[in-house]
Amino acid sequence: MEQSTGDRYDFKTVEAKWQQQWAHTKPYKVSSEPGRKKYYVLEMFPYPSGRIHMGHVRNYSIGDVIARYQRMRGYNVIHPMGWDAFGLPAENAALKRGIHPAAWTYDNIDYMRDQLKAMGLSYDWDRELATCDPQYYRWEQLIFQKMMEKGLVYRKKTTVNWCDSCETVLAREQVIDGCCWRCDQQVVPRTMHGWFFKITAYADELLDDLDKLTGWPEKVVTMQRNWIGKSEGLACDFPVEGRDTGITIFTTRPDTIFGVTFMSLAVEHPLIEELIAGTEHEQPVRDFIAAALLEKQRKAVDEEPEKHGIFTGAYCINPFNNERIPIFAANFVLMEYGTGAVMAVPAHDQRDYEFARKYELTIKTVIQPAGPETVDPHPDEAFVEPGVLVDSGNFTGMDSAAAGKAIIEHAAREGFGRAHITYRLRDWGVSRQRYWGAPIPVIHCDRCGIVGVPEKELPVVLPGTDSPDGSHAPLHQQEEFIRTSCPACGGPARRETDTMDTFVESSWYFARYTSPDCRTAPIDKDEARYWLPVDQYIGGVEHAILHLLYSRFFTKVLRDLGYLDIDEPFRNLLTQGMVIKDGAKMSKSKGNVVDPNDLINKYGTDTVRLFSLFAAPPERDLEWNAQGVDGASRFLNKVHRLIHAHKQCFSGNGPAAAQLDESSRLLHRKTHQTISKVTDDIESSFHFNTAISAVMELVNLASSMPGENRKIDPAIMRECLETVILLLFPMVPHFCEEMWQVTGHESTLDNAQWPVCDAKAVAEDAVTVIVQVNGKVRARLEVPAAIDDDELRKLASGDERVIKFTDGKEPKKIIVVPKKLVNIVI
RNA sequence: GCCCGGGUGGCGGAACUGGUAGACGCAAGGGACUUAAAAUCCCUCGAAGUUCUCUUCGUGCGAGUUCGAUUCUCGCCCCGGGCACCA
Repeated sequence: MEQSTGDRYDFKTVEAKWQQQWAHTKPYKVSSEPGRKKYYVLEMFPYPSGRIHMGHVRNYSIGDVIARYQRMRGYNVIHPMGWDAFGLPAENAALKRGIHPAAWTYDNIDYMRDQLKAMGLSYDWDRELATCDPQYYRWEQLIFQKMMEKGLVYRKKTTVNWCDSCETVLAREQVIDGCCWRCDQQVVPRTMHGWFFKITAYADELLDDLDKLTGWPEKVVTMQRNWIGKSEGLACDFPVEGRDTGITIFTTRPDTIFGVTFMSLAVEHPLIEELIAGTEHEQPVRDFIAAALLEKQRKAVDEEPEKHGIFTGAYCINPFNNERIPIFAANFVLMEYGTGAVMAVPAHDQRDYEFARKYELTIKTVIQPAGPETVDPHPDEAFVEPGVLVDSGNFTGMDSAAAGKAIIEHAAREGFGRAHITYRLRDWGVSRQRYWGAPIPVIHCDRCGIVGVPEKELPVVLPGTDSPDGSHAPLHQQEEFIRTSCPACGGPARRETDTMDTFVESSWYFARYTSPDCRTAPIDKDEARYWLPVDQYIGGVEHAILHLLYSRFFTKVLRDLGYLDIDEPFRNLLTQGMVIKDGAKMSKSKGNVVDPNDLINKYGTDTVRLFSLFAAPPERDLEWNAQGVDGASRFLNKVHRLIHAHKQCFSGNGPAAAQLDESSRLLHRKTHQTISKVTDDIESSFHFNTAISAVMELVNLASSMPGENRKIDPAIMRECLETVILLLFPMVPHFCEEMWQVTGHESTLDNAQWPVCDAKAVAEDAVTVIVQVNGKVRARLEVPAAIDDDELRKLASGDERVIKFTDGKEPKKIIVVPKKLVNIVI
């Protein structure tokens, strides 16, 4: 029979015990309390793929520390969790295993919810939501309607990025290196109708408000700025010779407009067909376009195709100097950016330069570097810097900046051009041809056109979800669903069959968490006003553009629709690094996956949480190390032993002796230094790794303190151990609750206050001063902390180890850093 | 190519605004306890030299600024991430 000595911490019993208690007493359930300061902690909600992985463990451990810490700081903390539940894997699973996507999803949610509960995360589970719940997406459908009324939604026929394997359209952001972000299949262009959100209407605000995001990593802000890609310049019309039409171009370099020697059109440019029809160029140009389109489609991931072009036979006129400009079709001009037409200035643009060289076109210099005149008759690259204009009519002699302005003004006055702003950002295509998504709440009527489903008829429920064998075919194959009557005229009509991009759901879930059961509106305004914005958002950097940009957009839209009062959803953003093993991201294909379940069963969740926090600062990648987990486990056991060894000091609660012995003073000081260090590490940078190190140091000191016969003052030991428990509580909550109880405390730590550092206790009475000779460390002096510089200087130069190196020479200079260092220069 | 990160012991990582490089942990080696193992405790642990106490070198490489540089400046090398014909 095993003889329990009580020195081994029984995590299984303890963790189960506290999780049960939390399920009962719901200490993390919160409600708004106007007048009380709030704190909103949010981790990016998971897709219910089946089971949690190490990335989740890390993400939620970080979030839980912050939530528990802020509670101890007195904040009313909201910390919700839910499920990003629509999406393709559910449909794939349905195909593969014959389970309905809804059943698959809800089963996964049940399983993963248990896993999260087994981690002891302090969520307010009463706020849990799943985006595939009609009670969630009905409000999304309402928002869609309201956006439609505001003109922020439209339908258009465009060339879209199509993924054959997912059988759906992808947004531009979802195409990575020409492949689908989800399945890595090559995407292909396809022309179809689709619904779009006018995110470009908010381009300027999305850009300008980036400056407000001072709590975001600079990297993410930069990525968003580049994504929006605002450029200012001139839009200018070049009339086509002998025709009634013109070509509009956009340029950021109006100062080079006198250097235009040809025009390049995107191969998709609609004007080309008109220009070549019936001419000798018709066939060759058509062939060229066909080849270019094919090449574009096949384009390998990072190869930059060679620049080709072909003359269309047509000319246009530069309105500034009436020069005749040949028009080319070129494979490097993007139809999707600007106007699909580029004025080519080979002297001052590298691409145009290469093109001109290849086809032996004129290169006309119109910008010279400022300063002493330089002549470069045959440059081998374009001069792309700003400079001084030459050979540019009335604008000759002006500098680039001034000339740019003057040229735009001139064009505007003459009526053939205007100042213009172009964005790289494009509208957000939200149509998906998939089953498992929120239906777009629209009806097509032959007589009335497109009609929104009336508010009282929402939600448009996804058909087939009421029974396990309901059809989960894409909606365009579900005739029963499609057939309906027009809400306007009552005549026969057809429902829209596209569902929404799942990024729509995740663009506003953080707001719904503030009032997840609201039956009258997407968001209860009072609740939102109290809780929003999110104070700390935590997730992977892979969402730096997609999810975070869409959420910012939605926040502004919801504000303009009157649902929210905020401009930005996330005040502070922490992007955590990946969990890697053997130098590579954990993935099934690499076979280096560590299953959190196994670890939690073996070590307990507190140990796993502790290690994931200790092994690296959150923003960095975390290298998983099984032996490191042993270390974390060992540490908790050490604390457990230490507390049991000193249990008697909790029996009284008398004050410390007025005159403390040396060891007690040392421990008291270290205790308060640790409070200060841990608080600072969490507050300033979430560097839990160094916070944990600091607590380890304190524990090491306490364990090494003299035993039975020469006891530490019990009040001081009690203070130390209570501090250890309090400081560790946000990271290892089950363990700490148990220790708190074992040491005789009646209340739980959920109501505990974060310890406060006593500045008086922290002050050292002796300091170590470094003595250097010529910058090299030669001695260390233990001196009273109150020592002044003169005395220090004297002490240092008199030290025998120093004299050995000064060699009797007179010092040139003595540098004294008070209470820290003396450097004697000879 | 451009824009961000990052290169520190065998490993993960510390080092506040320039001031003891390597905290804390892991691994390794030695020892104690034990019939034995586990657990625990103690010692060593950047390199070389060494009179065992020190000395020299050492934070990707090369310069520079400084009394003093992991930290600041310039130039390069390597690794990771993002963007990439944006007119």
